[in-house]
Amino acid sequence: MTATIARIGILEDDESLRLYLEEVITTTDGLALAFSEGTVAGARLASDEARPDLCLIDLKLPDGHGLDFVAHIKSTTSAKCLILTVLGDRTSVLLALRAGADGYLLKDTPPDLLRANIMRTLRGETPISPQAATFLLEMWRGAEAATVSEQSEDALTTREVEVLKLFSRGLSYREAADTLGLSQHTIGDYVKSIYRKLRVHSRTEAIFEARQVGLISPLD
Amino acid sequence: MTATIARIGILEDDESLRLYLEEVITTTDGLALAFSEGTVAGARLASDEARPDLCLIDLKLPDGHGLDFVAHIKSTTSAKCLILTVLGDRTSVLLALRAGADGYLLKDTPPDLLRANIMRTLRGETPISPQAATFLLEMWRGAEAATVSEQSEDALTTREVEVLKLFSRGLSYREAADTLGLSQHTIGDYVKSIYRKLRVHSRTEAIFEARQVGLISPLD
DNA sequence: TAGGCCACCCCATGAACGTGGGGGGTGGTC
DNA sequence: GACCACCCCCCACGTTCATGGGGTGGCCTA
Repeated sequence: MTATIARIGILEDDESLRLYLEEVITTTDGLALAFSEGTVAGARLASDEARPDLCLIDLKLPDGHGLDFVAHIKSTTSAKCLILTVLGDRTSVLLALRAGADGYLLKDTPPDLLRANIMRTLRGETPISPQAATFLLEMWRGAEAATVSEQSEDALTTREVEVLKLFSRGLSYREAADTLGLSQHTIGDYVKSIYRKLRVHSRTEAIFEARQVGLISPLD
Repeated sequence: MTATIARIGILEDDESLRLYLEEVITTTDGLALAFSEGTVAGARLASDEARPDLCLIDLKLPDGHGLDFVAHIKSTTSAKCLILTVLGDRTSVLLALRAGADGYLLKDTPPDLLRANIMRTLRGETPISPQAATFLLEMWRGAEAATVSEQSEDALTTREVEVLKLFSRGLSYREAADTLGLSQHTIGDYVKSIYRKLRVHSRTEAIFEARQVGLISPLD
């Protein structure tokens, strides 16, 4: 952020792609090349020197994994990390984002879009390729879907889930009872049952547990 | 999926934008216009007839909210829903995705990208504008950072947030106190402060509120 | 140096919650 | 008809929570 020129680092082992990326960077206004390496080790050293504002990072490298470099970057600088890879599988995507990546693009991203996404990342947005976003979204809404299902035998009844959802929205016994048109005692009964099935002893535990299992989802 | 031609429905109240969208659809190979409406009610009727494969949906409509239509689509057909709106705020994005939207694009999306994203959605991918993806990602991995700043004046202190997170994981006063190496009384003090700032009167309310605002995130 | 915000500690009281019991009623299955 | 699962109601007891007070010491900024 020294000036209006953002310094970009590249970590990509494929020779031709690396050259191509360099080309894109150097021919774009507002971007400058900070470093360009083909190995994790090299990039690590280079980034300590060059202090990039953003790094384009491949995942599969000869001497390690791109995420190792992401971790290094994130722990030593405030630079952005944009994953640029052929690996479009669920695990790669999720791991990368979890590791702190600021965006995840597949290598077939056209040059224009690449430029645009670099700019966006620098502005604090989060470019994610549609394919990758699918996984993210999956995880977020109904993680239960992916994770198969399994889980303990005692599933909550619809009524119990209803009560739990009300609780998770902050309602009290009294309020939940009114909302469902029940007596407080009945709410209490459901609570007992819920706690027993979930093996917990308080509403926050129950909510936490239910959320973990995907019984209720965020915002519920 | 009848042939290789995908039937597209449009729900958009802005006259000129609607015409523009129609234009894009009809001039694209592989796409055909199923219907084009400016109201939720109209779209509902039209979609029952026209059986679209994918719908472009605006959120703010004269007679209701685009999400109502999403719900209708999702419950009656297997058509994809692509949100196309000017509303780029966190709540809109999350609600839309939660409602079942298959993608979320802002209206400033250029025509080429729009075409591409329609195709992608049809293929089962999830196009999400970088801006929107930011929220999604935030929600997912707890990085409540970014989001600019703004927000109400009474921000929670780090300690208060810590306590709140422990609560959200189901801990009691006692347990939270032990975890943080504090006395129960101190926990109680933070609780008071938290409730005051968040204007709530119970821990589940506080957790709910904090989650809404993005103070704490799912998984926390 | 006073005034503010923060972290931390303590006490007390009433309301809300958790959990043990006791009943009802429907609707299904062996 | 006996046996479940689910839905609903009630009582009572002990615990936890919510909320009002009362403090201390540190740091920072006016």
